[in-house]
Amino acid sequence: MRVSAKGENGVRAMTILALEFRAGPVPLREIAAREGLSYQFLEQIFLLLRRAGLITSVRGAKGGYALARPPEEIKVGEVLRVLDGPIAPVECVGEGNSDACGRIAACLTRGIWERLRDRMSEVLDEITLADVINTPADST
Amino acid sequence: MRVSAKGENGVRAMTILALEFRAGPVPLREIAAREGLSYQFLEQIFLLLRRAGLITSVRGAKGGYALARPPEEIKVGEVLRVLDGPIAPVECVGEGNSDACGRIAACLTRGIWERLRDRMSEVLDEITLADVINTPADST
DNA sequence: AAAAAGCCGAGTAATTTTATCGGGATTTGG
DNA sequence: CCAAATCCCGATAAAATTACTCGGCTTTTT
Repeated sequence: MRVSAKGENGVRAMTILALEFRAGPVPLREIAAREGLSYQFLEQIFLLLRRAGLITSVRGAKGGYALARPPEEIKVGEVLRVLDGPIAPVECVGEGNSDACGRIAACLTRGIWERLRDRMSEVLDEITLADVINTPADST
Repeated sequence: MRVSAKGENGVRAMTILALEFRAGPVPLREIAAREGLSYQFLEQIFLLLRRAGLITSVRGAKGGYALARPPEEIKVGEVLRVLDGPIAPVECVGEGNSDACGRIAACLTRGIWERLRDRMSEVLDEITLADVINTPADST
């Protein structure tokens, strides 16, 4: 029941872009160095994020990536959906998908996964990147 | 962000044991046939569930498996923890584990995963097998 | 004794995820 | 105009995980 490394690192990278939001585009190499991640792996992640419209890119020297919207307007859930696909504990309860398996009535367990999915989306969609950078580390 | 096939099928199988709770031990072959699953794969699942004390087994002819406790007293979360390990969206926030990565302060994203983990556990631990077999399919 | 079950370690296959490669395309600064 | 910095991107290799199988053993009932 894990988020993928793509998802985890994507959220971290987005957090950095949120921190640097006012400073203009940040080059990938910097992020990679800062988080100790493979440049090329991050590249893949950013490709997806850009295509999904969550970040913008500037090519060439002095280029880099920046959030497409302010940190307050980007939810963690959005990032995760782009990188890991729909938030769904089992295939047959993909978001917006209420009957993929064709044996709804027979499937007593379905309700579990729907409830789980809904609560997962709920948490992830109520946290924005602004929350992430403003929350003190030990607010548990 | 998926539960494994082991987890999904394990919950299904446990649901059947819940339905048959008053009828005595159910043989694996029956469950496998009923759910269209591989007998041998189910065997592995049941081995884990039994070792974890969630089910009991009776060997020999007329044998089979049964819930170790009544359906009201077995939470879906317990089943899932046995089969899929601790409920934790990323490794560093394993349940009961508050500092594995050693860079807590630096890790702004950690709070996300903790909140997610807590809500996931919450849902899964508030649903018992009795709920699963008593909830009408379309209570959405 | 034979059939019906569960027990179990070890091993293979399939799938998914992670990561790398190699070469392009743009932009800036000298 | 050239060189360096940077993003673009399809393809593919490597690694990890997960799913599943095998084979043989033990226990209980009839």
